[in-house]
Amino acid sequence: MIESSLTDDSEYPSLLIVDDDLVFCEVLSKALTKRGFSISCAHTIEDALNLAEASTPEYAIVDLKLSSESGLVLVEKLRNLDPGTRIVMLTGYASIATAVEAIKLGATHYLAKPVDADEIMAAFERTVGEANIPISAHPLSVGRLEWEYIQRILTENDNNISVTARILNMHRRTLQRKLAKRPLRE
Amino acid sequence: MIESSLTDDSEYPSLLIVDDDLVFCEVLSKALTKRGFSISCAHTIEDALNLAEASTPEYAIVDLKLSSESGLVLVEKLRNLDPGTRIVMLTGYASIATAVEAIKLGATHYLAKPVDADEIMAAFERTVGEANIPISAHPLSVGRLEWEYIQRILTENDNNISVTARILNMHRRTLQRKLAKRPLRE
DNA sequence: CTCTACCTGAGACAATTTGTCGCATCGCCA
DNA sequence: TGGCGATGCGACAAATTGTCTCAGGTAGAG
Repeated sequence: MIESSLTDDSEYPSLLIVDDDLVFCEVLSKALTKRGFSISCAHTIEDALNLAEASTPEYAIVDLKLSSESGLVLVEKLRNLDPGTRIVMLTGYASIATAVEAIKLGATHYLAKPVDADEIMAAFERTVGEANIPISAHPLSVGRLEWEYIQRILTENDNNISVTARILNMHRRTLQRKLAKRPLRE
Repeated sequence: MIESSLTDDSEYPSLLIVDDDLVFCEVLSKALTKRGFSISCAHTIEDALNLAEASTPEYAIVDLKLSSESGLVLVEKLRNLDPGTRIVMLTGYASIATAVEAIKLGATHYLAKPVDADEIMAAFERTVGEANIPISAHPLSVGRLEWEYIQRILTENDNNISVTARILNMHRRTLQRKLAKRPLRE
């Protein structure tokens, strides 16, 4: 689908990333550019809407938690602009309730961070029912996923091990031990 | 086929409960009868379909885990019989991945057991948009994150446990055991 | 029909990893 | 200086995994 067709203005499918985490946008942007998308980024709902109104993107990646407002309203608006837009909702604070809402509002899929670009790709392809294209890549191993997640919560909490352990509902001693090990590669 | 129960002697809205837990069916049945529904129960997908084909219910409560098959296929079929049916999916093994799938297949809502009759009622009424969903304050626990991740990979792979275990680089036996446990609450 | 190749649920037992406690240090701060 | 919370680490029991092994079940090939 990389070169699905000779579309109107661009040879690459347009993809809008909306997330208030600048670093995350940056990284994702690079990874997806490499995969053949024409990327644009926005960090607020307003910016996102302006961009979308100027030219509606074919794909969109929206973070659930955008400053004050919820990314859910953006999903709805993008959908109204163009029902054909494929939207993946992304969030670091996943919950079933918001997932249900997101899908009802028209999101194509809903993923919890951390995710990698391949998983997002897979989410776009995904259709209801079954039959997915060969899920090519190697998703992160559970160990790796855990590591990344812990690191995120840890930095969000000023590297306070005790607090992080409480939030993650795990014992401080255990967290210590996990941190002592090096991040498994793969 | 849009409407039913024209000549049916029942003046109450019909509601089909599908769950392989007999006790659960019994309890729920009583509670909902008291609330003014005309209840029928099924414990397998086949029974459920037979009942639904005989007279399509206006409401349905479907358990995700029905013996071997997934309740998801039933949701789809009920939907095909009558797109107006309001379906609530219920499960003791809730995950974002299955919630997403259920909603895409046309479920009205998705709830995690344990639930009480009032919650189910509310779920039937519910429409998109208005819900005041608190964007969860706290991140998932590592255990929960792992559960969600496993569920996701699992549904992406057609619920094939062996394949999922290989992809996740974990032993099949271990995956079996993890799946046997309920997702941790919180 | 039989054989093959997988997938699945489960029991058993050892190898590891966690859960818990306890204790000694430190940095902060009133 | 005492109270409070964070941190590193030893030790031992409790719980979880890694492995192996069986015994079905199913779908396709020959």
